[in-house]
Amino acid sequence: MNSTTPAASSISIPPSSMEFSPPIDTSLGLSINSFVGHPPRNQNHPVMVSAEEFNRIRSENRLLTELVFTMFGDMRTRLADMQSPANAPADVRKRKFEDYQWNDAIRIYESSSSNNEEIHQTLQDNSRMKVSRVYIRVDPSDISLNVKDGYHWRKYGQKVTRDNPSPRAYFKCSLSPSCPVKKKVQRSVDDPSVLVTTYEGKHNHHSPTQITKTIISPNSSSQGHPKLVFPIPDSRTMMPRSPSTPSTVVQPQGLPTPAAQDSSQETAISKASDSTGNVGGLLVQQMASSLTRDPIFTEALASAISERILHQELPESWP
DNA sequence: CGGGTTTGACCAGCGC
DNA sequence: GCGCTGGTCAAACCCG
Repeated sequence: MNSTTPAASSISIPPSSMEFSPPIDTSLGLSINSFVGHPPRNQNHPVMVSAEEFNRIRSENRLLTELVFTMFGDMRTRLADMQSPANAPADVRKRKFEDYQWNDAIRIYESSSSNNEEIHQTLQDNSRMKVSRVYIRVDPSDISLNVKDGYHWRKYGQKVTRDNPSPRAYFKCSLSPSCPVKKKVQRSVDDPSVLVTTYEGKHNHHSPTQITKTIISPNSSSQGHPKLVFPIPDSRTMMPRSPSTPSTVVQPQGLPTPAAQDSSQETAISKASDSTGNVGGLLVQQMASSLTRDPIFTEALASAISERILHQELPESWP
């Protein structure tokens, strides 16, 4: 954001609106780091921005709003589950235990074919993890279950599962005969345009591409800001339903990232999900408390809501 | 011909 | 024990 750049057609917006103008690195993805870190700013003077910049900000606000709404809905659902586990069906209770072992972060990437490298790199960054999940938005007309992540896979099975009409494909890494890594690919039951890929195990060989590009790095974006890293117990329901949503959500497990290490909020919340697996309510409380204590976040949320109200696109889940 | 895919069969775990 | 489900195997098949 360059507020000093003269523009032929400029729009004057108050500083409060600028709260929701996080730096964007379109090559790397959506950034919401303005939630956790802001430079000092002048509260008393409006900032001049170009119409193009204003539209960009507004577009980003929509994305952020989708994310916030979806996160809120997910947290509320899970909180309700944890408060009344007896009401949950048996399969849900079983699944919840598995899900709450996900002590990790969510990363959101921009939609582009080039993000295959990002998926690959992120998986490499988190090579010590046992399981990671990757959500990839694909062309809905593409019926294949191929996920290009830099490795070579041999399909060894396909199964239709009970809770999803889409078949689940099973793959083994074929780059090395002894490589134990497997992956499962299945379309999301909520959004068939999203492929849910689950990786299990660790490659015992080098990757075929050896991509050196650092994706999750405080200095990796063009404007020197880290990517969003949000700790949540489970992101399966985190996919916003809007077509404008980012296409890929990588959900690695366990290993802290440089961006995460830079975030005091990330650290604080991560402590809520310790190795004992006592994640549930404490994590939700800490997340909610951490967010609501942050005036930047609340102001940004208010801005996003007002933006949404202006467009009368409140999601159904909004209370 | 070699490697990958398809698909029905088989197995193990789990709940009733 | 039985049925259901997810995961894996392996023979048949396909393709470059």
